[in-house]
Amino acid sequence: MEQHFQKKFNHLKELCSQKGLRLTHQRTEVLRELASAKDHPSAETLYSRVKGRVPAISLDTVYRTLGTFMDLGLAAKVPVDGDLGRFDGDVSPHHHVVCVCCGAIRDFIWDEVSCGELPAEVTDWCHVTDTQVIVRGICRDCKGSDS
Amino acid sequence: MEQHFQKKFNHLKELCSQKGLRLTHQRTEVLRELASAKDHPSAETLYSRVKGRVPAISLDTVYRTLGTFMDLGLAAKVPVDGDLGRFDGDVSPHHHVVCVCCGAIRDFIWDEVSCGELPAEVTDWCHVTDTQVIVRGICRDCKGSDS
DNA sequence: TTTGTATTAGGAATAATTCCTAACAACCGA
DNA sequence: TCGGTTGTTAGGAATTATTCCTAATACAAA
Repeated sequence: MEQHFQKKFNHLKELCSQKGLRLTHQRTEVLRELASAKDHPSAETLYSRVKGRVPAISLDTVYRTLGTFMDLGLAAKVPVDGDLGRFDGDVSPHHHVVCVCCGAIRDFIWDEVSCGELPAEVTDWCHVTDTQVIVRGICRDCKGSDS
Repeated sequence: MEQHFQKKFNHLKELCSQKGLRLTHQRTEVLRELASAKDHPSAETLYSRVKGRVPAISLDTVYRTLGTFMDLGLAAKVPVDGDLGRFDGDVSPHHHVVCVCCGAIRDFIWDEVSCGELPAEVTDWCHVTDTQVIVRGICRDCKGSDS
């Protein structure tokens, strides 16, 4: 996963020089945390993690950086509702399952969907940029400890 | 669509008496507006529409009522991000396309997905309650008037 | 280095949603 | 029909995720 970061870092470096953006310490460290995270962290969660490496970083910077990454195509927001937005450093096509009880999010692949063709009524109406399945349910951990 | 409301109204009536909830004017009118809406309105939008019939209704009541409807299975929140939550009075299985530019949302059916089986890694991890596809893109109207 | 300018920290501002409480109105039974 | 009980509402205050503002900072090109 370190090499995973390296790849993303090189991508960020390239995009920054292309777009006249600066490769700051904050951007690098937010990218590092996001690339190694497997739990689709919120901005707040990412903030507390990055603080370990960049103690003076502000929450606003984390939000701003995530926004920049989304513009650059390096990150995505997971379309689940909840108080906090959840972010994903993996922008390759995949789907999400979310536990409506604890908020845990897991990735999954579903080839039949990914490779299937959208109905014409969709592609007629708009130029599609992203297609994903959202599954909601109650995970095993929450199922056991029902309140 | 009036008969559509009638069906939902009867359902609401039944659920209310089952759960000891009261069939208030506000609940009835919010349901009527939601049942006839085809644009997946926000709470704010619904509020201004219902005001035509119930001038004194408060925004809080609309939010509270939508929450109640979701608990009762009469409404659902569309999992798209944006400043305002978007609500759907149609709880039958279907998918959504959203224009990331203007926020328009359209329903669609995709039988291959609806009838397909989720990968085991998903059903092993949680008890699934809802599966839907979210398509994001730019609609024709926005494509034309690009800024 | 030096300099120009994008970026940041930190706190203030914004805004969607929820909370609080007194007044209200369904619904039950008489 | 008429009260009484109690769930519900209106309205404004409170909460909180996210964004805005501005002086200070630090990339990166020369």
